[in-house]
Amino acid sequence: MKVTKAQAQANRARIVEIASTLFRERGYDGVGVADLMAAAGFTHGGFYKHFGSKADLMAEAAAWGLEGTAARAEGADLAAFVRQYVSRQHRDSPADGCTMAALCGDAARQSEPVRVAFAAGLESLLTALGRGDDTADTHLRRDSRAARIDTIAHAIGAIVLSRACPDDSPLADEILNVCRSAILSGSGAPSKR
Amino acid sequence: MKVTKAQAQANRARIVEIASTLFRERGYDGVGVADLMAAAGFTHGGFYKHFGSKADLMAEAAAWGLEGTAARAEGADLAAFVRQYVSRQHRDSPADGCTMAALCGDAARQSEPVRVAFAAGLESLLTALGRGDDTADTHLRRDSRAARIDTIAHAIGAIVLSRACPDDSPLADEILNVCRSAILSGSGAPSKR
DNA sequence: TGTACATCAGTGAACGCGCGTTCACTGATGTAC
DNA sequence: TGTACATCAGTGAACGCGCGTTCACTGATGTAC
Repeated sequence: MKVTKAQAQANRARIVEIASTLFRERGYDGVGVADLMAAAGFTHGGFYKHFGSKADLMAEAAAWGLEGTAARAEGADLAAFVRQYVSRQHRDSPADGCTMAALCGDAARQSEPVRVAFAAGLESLLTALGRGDDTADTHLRRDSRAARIDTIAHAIGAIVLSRACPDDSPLADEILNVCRSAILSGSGAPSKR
Repeated sequence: MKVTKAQAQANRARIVEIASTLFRERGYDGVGVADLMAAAGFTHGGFYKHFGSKADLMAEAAAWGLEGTAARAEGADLAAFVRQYVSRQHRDSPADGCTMAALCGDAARQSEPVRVAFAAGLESLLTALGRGDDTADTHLRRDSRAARIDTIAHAIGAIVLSRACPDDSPLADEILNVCRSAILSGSGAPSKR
């Protein structure tokens, strides 16, 4: 039928956004091109007018999702970030949660562009979380970057491990509680601000 | 052709072992029944003489792999465990590494039996690592369990996040180094022994 | 111990199905005059 | 501003392919006599 240039651009953005959500929920292999396009309200054939391949979209959707996490963390307090990240709510709704937590494991087996997007996304998150850190002391700042990396990895480990347990498993909640306490009382938070 | 009962049993065990390795390397969706059987030296048809479905094998292979990790950690010092776990060597060879680190993300989207196997495997690992803890004080022991859970989640987070980065990315190594130091100097290790 | 028969691990062709991708087509949009 | 034509986002049938699973078959093993 064709459609306004602006409409086509909006449709493309919509596909990336929905892909990002569905991938987080079901994994890269759990979402087909046809599924995806249907969820966006289109038929599958038009997909290749926007993207070269499913793999291309995967990289783009990862970048988009990770930017979102970084944007939401912009200038946030590291402790506040951890409290909402290492929570039952986040664990139980991967579809609107962190792309890293949901797709790290999948990403490890994907093509270079996807992994590049993950590394870039992590850097963005580190920068966003560091924006609250206004000390001018270079040495302290470098320590702070390490603390942020450590905290993010720790928080991701908690979510990923908790999600691997059966639904309503006491162990799943125990992991979350133990890790949240440990991160908040540990070396990660105090070294900031 | 038929084969000795003992031989059939050995063949079955071989399939589980190879499945565990291949799944860790390529993920559950990355390994087909035919791939698997060929790697074990059989044709695909015989698969269903041993297992009800691919999903059944997935659960069994997960249990087998996780038992292996627990067995290797039996009575080990938590710090020693962390040093070999949060290493480039472990990160770069998922096929013979920890099943949890390799398949946590996949497990979250699999059937209940797989997730039950993961939870049971984590409990085994906690017990195995706790065997070195010979204090009789219940309160300290409970803290110790929490410390072990926290350390495992932290270590898994480090590996999983590092694996999501491009090969030879400085960030991938930075994650490993930062997390290893943090875990070894943090609250996890000292609270033990 | 020797013979006859049932068992069943392993074979390989075949199944239905869903996947990613291609393609001829449609028709509103955008452009040239 | 109005007309003629090119463009191209979106459609839906079709493609080859690999997947998990089934099935009739084979023949050595295990068992009953």
